[in-house]
Amino acid sequence: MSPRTEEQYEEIRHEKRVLIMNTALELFAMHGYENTTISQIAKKAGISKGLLYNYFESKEYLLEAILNKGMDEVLEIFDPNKDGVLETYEMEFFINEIFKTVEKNRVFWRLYMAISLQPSVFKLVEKRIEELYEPMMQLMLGYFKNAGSANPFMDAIIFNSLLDGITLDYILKPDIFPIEDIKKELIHRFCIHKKTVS
Amino acid sequence: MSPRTEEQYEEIRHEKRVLIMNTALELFAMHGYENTTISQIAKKAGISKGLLYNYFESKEYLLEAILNKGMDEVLEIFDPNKDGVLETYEMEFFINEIFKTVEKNRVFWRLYMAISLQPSVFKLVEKRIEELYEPMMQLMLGYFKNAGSANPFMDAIIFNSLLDGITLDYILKPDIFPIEDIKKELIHRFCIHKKTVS
DNA sequence: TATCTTTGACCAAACGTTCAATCAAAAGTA
DNA sequence: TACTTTTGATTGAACGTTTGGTCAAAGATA
Repeated sequence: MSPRTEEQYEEIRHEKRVLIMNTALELFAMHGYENTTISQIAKKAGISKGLLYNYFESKEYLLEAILNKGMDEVLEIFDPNKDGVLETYEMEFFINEIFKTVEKNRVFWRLYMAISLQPSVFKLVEKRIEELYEPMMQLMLGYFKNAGSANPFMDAIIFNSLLDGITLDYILKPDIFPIEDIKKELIHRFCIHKKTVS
Repeated sequence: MSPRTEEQYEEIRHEKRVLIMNTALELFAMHGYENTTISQIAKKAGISKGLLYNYFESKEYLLEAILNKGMDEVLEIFDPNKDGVLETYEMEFFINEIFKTVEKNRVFWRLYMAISLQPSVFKLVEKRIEELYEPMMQLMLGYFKNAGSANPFMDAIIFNSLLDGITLDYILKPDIFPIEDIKKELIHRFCIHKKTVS
C-alpha cells in the first residue's frame, strides 16, 4: 500500500526536524533571530526553503521549538528526586551539573540570553523562565538556610546573579574565560567551608 | 545673508541629534536593533524619515553614535585621577558609582548587552569594551592584592562576573530585583570586612 | 532673496511565505 | 526481473509586504 512504512517516514521527519533546528539554533545564536533569514538556514542545512515550511509553520514557531527543546534539556538538572534540601556534598554535585550544562549548551544559552533581553520576543521564553527560576531559588534558599546563613534570601539572590554573570562572561569570551578554575573556586567557597559561607 | 546665525543652527542641530538618539535608544533597547524601523524612530521623535538621514548617514551609524555616547558616559567612572590602588573606602565609593551608573543608564545597558550577544554587530562595541574592561580589571586586581587576597586574579574575575550578573538580573527585572539591598550587601562584604574577603 | 531645515512620496532590495510541480522509494503486478 | 502505481518528502520560482535609503520640492527665517 504505502511506499514506505510509518516508521521510515517517522525517522526521516525526525532527522530533518533535528537538522533544521540545530542549524537554525547556531545561526540564530550567532547572528540573532531577526538577522537570520530562512534562506540562510535552508542553505546551511542543505535543504530547500519550502521544506523548512513543511516542518515548521513559521519562523517564530521554529524559534519556539528550539527554545522549548533547550529548556527541557536544562530543566533535567532538577530531575533527581530531591527532598528540597541541599547538603554540602549535594551542592558540589549541583554546581558541577550547572557548569556541565552551560558548557554543553553554550550556543543555546547565547540565544536564550539574547532573547531574554528583547521584550518583543521575550514572551516566547517568559513562562519557561519561571520553571527554571523557581526551583533554582528554592534550592538555593534551602541550602543557605541549612548552612546557617544570616540572610539566606540575600545569599540566594547573589549566588544566582553570580552564576548568571559567570554564564554571560563565559558565553561572551569562551576562549579566555577560565571556567574550570572558576568552577573549582566556587566549589571551594560554597562546599568545603561548610557553614562559614559569606 | 544667512537666515540664522551659526550658533542658532548649531543649537537646532544639537537638539535634534539628541532627540533622535534618545528616541532610537529607547526603541532599540525595547524591540531590538533589527526589529526597530527608521519610520518608527521618526514617528516617535515627531520628525520625518528624511530628516533622520540628514543627521545620521545610516541606521548603523545611528546605533554606533548611541553606543559611543553611552560608553563615554560610563567611562567617566574611571575619570578621577586614581593612582591605581583602591583603598577600602574608595572601593565603597566605586561600588556606589557603578550602581549609580547602572540605575541611571538602565536602557543603555540593555541595548549594550543585547549587542554584545550578537557577533555580527558586536564589532561596533568590541573596542570600547576593552576600554571598559581593562581599567576595571586593573583596579580590581590592585584592590584584591592590597586586601591580601590569596588569589587576586580569581577574586577580580569573580567580582567582575558578579557585577555583570547583578546588572543583567536588574535589567531583566528592574521592578522586583532588590538592587539597593544588594548594593549595601556588596559594600558590607567587600568594604567593611577589610582584608578578610573570601 | 538666499540659505539651511524639513517633508513624505518614492524606490530597489530583501524578506517570510506559498504552492503547483517533481522526485524517490517501497509495494503490487505480471 | 521489469514495469506501474502510490505516497509523502522535496523543490524553487513567484508573490505580497516591508525595509533602509533617496530626492525634488516646500517651509522658515533674517
